[in-house]
Amino acid sequence: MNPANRENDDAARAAGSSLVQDFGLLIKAATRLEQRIDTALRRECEVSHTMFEVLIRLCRRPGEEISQRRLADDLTLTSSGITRLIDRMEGAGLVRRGPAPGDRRSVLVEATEHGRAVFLRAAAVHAQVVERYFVAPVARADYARLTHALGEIDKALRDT
Amino acid sequence: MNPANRENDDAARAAGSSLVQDFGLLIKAATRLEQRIDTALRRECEVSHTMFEVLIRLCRRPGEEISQRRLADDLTLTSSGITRLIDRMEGAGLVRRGPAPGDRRSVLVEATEHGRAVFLRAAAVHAQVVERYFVAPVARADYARLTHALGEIDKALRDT
DNA sequence: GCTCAGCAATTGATTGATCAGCAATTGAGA
DNA sequence: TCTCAATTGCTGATCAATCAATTGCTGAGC
Repeated sequence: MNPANRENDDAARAAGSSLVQDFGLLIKAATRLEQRIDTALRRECEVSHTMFEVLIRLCRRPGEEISQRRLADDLTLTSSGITRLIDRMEGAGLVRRGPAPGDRRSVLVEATEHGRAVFLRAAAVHAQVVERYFVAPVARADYARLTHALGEIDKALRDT
Repeated sequence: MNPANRENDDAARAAGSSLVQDFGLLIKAATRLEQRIDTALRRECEVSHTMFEVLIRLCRRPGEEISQRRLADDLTLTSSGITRLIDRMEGAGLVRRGPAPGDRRSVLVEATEHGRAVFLRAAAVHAQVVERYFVAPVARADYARLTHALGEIDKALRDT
């Protein structure tokens, strides 16, 4: 067998490997899921999924203030990414920027009254989609294992 | 209790719900995982993760030809997205466009020799990352359930 | 107290996606 | 046979992210 055929063969084996398939599945499922949420949130509440993720963090406690730095780390965004995201959210009246008491480099972000109201509506939409496409398709017993497994993956990723 | 406090309360409960947390975990884990793969592939093989996904499909069989339409559906890209992706891949010498025998609207895409060689190297990098961050963190027994669950999610998404 | 390495946020340029709209092609029904 | 809706791929405009460079501020070492 000549080298070119050998290469084609190896390539076919690699392309068909179940590891490759399974991994593709994870990425594809997550991407579609996020797209679904994003579309629903934009249509019904005029917020992107990313903005929703920011609001989750700002609405955990009334009056909660979080620095842009921390938000960026949390959402896996760069500092410039978070600057522009908060720009848009501020423009939409969802959040407010304020100075950080101990450090004048840092900017604290806080949800406005309007931001909280939008979050409340968005959370209902979010719950609907998640229930339908994430919880329902997974049998009860599998659910716990799934989330545990995802936690382990995430830990492995964060730790490096 | 006045209405504003009630709203804050509801918002806090929604933000803290474990459904919201778990879902966030899935998205975050998948996003980070993809980012990791993408970075590794770009650094070591000068291909994006999306290009890699195209190559997987083109390298399953030697001489395999797939229409742009089918690739777009498979990768959840729009038709313009796939056009530009294939433009770049063609520019990099990874794939070749050709006419579709039965339908003159359609364009068939095929991997070049160089594309196959790059895919082979990329598959090794891919396997390393997947092994480390996807397989290893998940205990043996959990692995099958995880993939099964993901399959169910994906099916639910595709069916609508 | 002074300096200087390092961090937070912002801005400009670039990348890679989307959407809307277009031309060419197809195929099914009047 | 002709017409017309649907489909494929392409192009221009826009959006949201990245990187790189810049500004302002902090804090540790001398």
